Amino acid sequence: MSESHHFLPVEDQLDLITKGAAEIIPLEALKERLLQSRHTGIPLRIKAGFDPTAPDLHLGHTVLMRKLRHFQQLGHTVIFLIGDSTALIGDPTGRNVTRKPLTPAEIAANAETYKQQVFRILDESKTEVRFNSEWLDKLGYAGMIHLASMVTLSQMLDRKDFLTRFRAEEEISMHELMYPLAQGYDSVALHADVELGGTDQRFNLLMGRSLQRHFGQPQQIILMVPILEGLDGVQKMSKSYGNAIGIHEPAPEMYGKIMSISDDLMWRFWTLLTDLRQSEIDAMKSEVHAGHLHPMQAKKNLARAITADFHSPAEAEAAAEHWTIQFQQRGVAEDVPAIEISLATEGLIATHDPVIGEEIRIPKLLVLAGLAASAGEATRKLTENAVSVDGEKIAYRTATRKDLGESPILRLGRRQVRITWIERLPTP
RNA sequence: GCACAGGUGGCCGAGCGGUUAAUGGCAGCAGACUGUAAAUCUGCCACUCUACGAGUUACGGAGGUUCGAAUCCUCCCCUGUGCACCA
Repeated sequence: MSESHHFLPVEDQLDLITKGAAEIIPLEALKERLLQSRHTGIPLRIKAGFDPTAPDLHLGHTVLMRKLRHFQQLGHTVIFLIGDSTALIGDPTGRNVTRKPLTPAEIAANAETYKQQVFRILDESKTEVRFNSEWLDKLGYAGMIHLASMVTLSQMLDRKDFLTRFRAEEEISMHELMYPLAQGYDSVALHADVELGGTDQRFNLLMGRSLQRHFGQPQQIILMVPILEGLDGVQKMSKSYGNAIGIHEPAPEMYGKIMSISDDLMWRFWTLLTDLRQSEIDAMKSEVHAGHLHPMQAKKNLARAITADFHSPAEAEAAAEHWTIQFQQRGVAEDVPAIEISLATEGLIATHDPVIGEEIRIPKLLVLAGLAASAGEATRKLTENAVSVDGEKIAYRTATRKDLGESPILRLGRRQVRITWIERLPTP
């Protein structure tokens, strides 16, 4: 194999690279650099940085990972940069005004977890893992000042987040302004050809280009991937918004969450979370529009595909069946989560009638089962006709143990649990 | 440091001495409807209890005035702006 055929033709590479990409700046430069690397046989250096602050990856993160994998598949070098030093700042998001710094021990632990999760998607042997403390720590005071001299305050205020907070008269700490600089300097230190990031990273990514120019380097190309919306379809997927699907979630849960997204969002998921070609997705979409394919079926296929990706086809299949029974047919699923409830729990038993036995307080039981946050809420749900035992709606507040049975299935809304009674602990 | 404007339930935001856990919006939960959803409509949305009733906490923190305060006063903490400081 000759060197010039080491890489696919540029157009072929672009086909994969641009799929699902929100924006590439500048696209022409990318073409040129791909061409150049094909001639020289030297792979491009693809950089992506990560804060070791969120060790629990969700599907939103995997959009970027997937794109990195595409570059790997094309033979380029992916640099997985762990921002252990920038984590001391925490990228200012505006939502969290300032993040509290993590301890070095926490950062190290998070970074390790991060690596383990990431290599479910990326090819470890083709990935260069780096930490930015490697060069940021060496920068020193003089280095920081030198860096800071390259950017003006009004340039910083070009960043929408800073400007918004500035105008809204919210606080902006000095150290937050250092974050874009540090991230940009990472690109200098790594001689990055391409940097990947979410569209929310635009400013920081551009900073890399700007600083590289100051340092006399070729400017990196920026590839931005869209920010994936969460389950609500509006806000970005984020653990702190509670609208995320974690890659470690059990198959049934992952499947169910995907089924709960809106039809519109489904198409974005298809594009960003599967390896199907865009042309195939478009074809499927027109089939749905034409009425040949039921949207729910399309969504089931999606849920199964993604679930299989992070678990196994068999587990995805089981999750699909489970979902159909539980939600579509409102039935009792096979593997309802079970919970043990001790009859000795304070306040659970209302009365002890010698004839009918223990009378159990339902609101208390719902709280213990994790279906309600408080007894007050549970009581309200009872009056809302939202509670059922073994498929029968109930509205009364107490029930005898005999009425409930040995292992009743308690349901509030879409969630259900199986109760197993535990006798009171033997009294000493 | 000084002055001014602010700190209200998960978030935003009314209320500025007197029914009422506190208008409204968003988010959330449940019911109906559906194709699981989404959209729409309806209800709920501080906690506890021996529940169509009772009690306990709540409006940055601590005191105070008052029959009665989220609403008035004092001190403290926090945020923003201006001035000053520093250049």
